[in-house]
Amino acid sequence: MDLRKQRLSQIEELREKGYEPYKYRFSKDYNSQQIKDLFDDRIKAGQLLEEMVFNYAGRIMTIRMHGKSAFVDLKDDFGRIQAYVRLDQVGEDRYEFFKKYIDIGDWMGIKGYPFKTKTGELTLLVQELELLSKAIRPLPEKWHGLKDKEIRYRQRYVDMIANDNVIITFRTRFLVTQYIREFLNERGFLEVETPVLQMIMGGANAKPFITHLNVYDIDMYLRIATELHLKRLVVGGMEKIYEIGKIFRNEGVSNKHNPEFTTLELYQAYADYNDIMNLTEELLYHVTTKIHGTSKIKYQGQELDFKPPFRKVKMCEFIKENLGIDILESSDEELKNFLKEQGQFVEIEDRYHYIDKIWDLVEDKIIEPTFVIDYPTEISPLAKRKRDDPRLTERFELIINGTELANAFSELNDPQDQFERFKKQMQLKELGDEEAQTMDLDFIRALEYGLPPTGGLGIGIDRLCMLLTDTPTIRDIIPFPIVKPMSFEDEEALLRDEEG
RNA sequence: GGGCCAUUAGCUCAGUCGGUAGAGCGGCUGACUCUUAAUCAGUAGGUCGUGGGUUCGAGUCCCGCAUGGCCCA
Repeated sequence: MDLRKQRLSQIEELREKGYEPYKYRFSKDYNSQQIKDLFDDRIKAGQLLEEMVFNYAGRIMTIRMHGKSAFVDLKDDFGRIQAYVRLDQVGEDRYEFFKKYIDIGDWMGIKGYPFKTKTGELTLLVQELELLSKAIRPLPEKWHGLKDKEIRYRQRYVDMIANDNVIITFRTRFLVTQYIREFLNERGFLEVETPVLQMIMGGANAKPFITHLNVYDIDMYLRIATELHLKRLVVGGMEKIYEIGKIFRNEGVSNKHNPEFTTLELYQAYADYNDIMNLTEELLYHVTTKIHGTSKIKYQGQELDFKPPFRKVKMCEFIKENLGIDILESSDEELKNFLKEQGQFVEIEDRYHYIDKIWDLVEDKIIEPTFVIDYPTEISPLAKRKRDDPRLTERFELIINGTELANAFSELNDPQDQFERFKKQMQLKELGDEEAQTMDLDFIRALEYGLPPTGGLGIGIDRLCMLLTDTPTIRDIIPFPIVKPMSFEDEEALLRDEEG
């Protein structure tokens, strides 16, 4: 790694001359987007705006040397701005300093006038320049960027530097949660936090991560959902609440799954699932139009429209139409035989898994945003029974592009019914279902104090962001996705590298 | 878990029939005051992922392992 040694000796030289290559601060006046917004329309090609001088800073992406002048592209989190460094503008000493000690990858701060080149590109004519931070590792190739997916995920910071779209995608991702908060706060919801470390895992059917609490010498779980604690807060009297946070499921890694991911869960007292459907439509419409300026988006070539109202289909009817089987009227035996005919098998022999598997066969037929409503009670252990049919629950999932984006129900607030549902889940656990829910007696006790009629909603934030940024894999929307650890030998090789 | 593919310079990639390694970018030296994949001249840079095997000889063929990707369950 020659380049690293060269840069290290540059740092040494600079310090000998009394110049600190890692600065403490810089007063940046505008970001690259603001500069474009301010001046793009005001300046003509070849024109200089002498009454304006201001500070800008960013990372040097390219340097085009022309002897006594140079063009430099400075990248910040909104884009790139070109700067023009000229000997006759910065003086001989500074120009020599620039040539000798400033390289691609470094952070540089400048003071300059906005102008437009002959070719019409908005540029800053540099008057003063400072090296803000020295980079001592080489950047990936400027034209092709960084393609190696292993490096892209393991060293995301390099990916972000090399591929301009990455930072844009992450900006959008974090804007999505900002707009969700904006929308909910405006409607009187309060953002709350519930424990990540839990004694009893609940609120979903999933395998947990287990950790250990030394002080009580007990195992604890990382939460697989925020549901049961949020409902306890509603029991306690908080009527409109939400939580945006990480949950953890010890399951596979795929294009749609990362072991830790982000969800929004919200609860609204006195609401039923119809109210929550309306809220969901409005929320998604709000976020989509905020991000894209329109409710219509394109995802992997597929046109999707988030304009309410979304299509509604009844879960059992949809299955009947597509597969010809009435899951409500079929016995366990008939469901099992049907799956067998389809070439499908389930590990756990139970109605819950039969229905779950049958639903899997048709889920990907739904493309445009669609509320699938009224799920069977067996597969909805936390949802309230439908008011005119106890075999069903008042539950919906929002399916988009064949994938579950949201899950919601009129919350089950009858403690006796909830107790029976938990008992059924415990039976599944005894059959070997590791993902079955656990009896949570404290939650039952909470319900016995009275949960008001309540509507609840959960949204997978990562999947929503995938849709809104046209990203095909979840790893590209999570800044630091799970990767396998490096081998001891590889780590060692890297360490030797550091010493060189 | 199964199948297929990939791993060569810091990065993006070539490498023919098995005969001791190539380009572009980046780096370094030099020229150049409106370029934008700047241009021009020169130059340095490699344990070919890893461990075995076949062979007189392996980046290339065979087997194992690691990591990644794609598809399937």
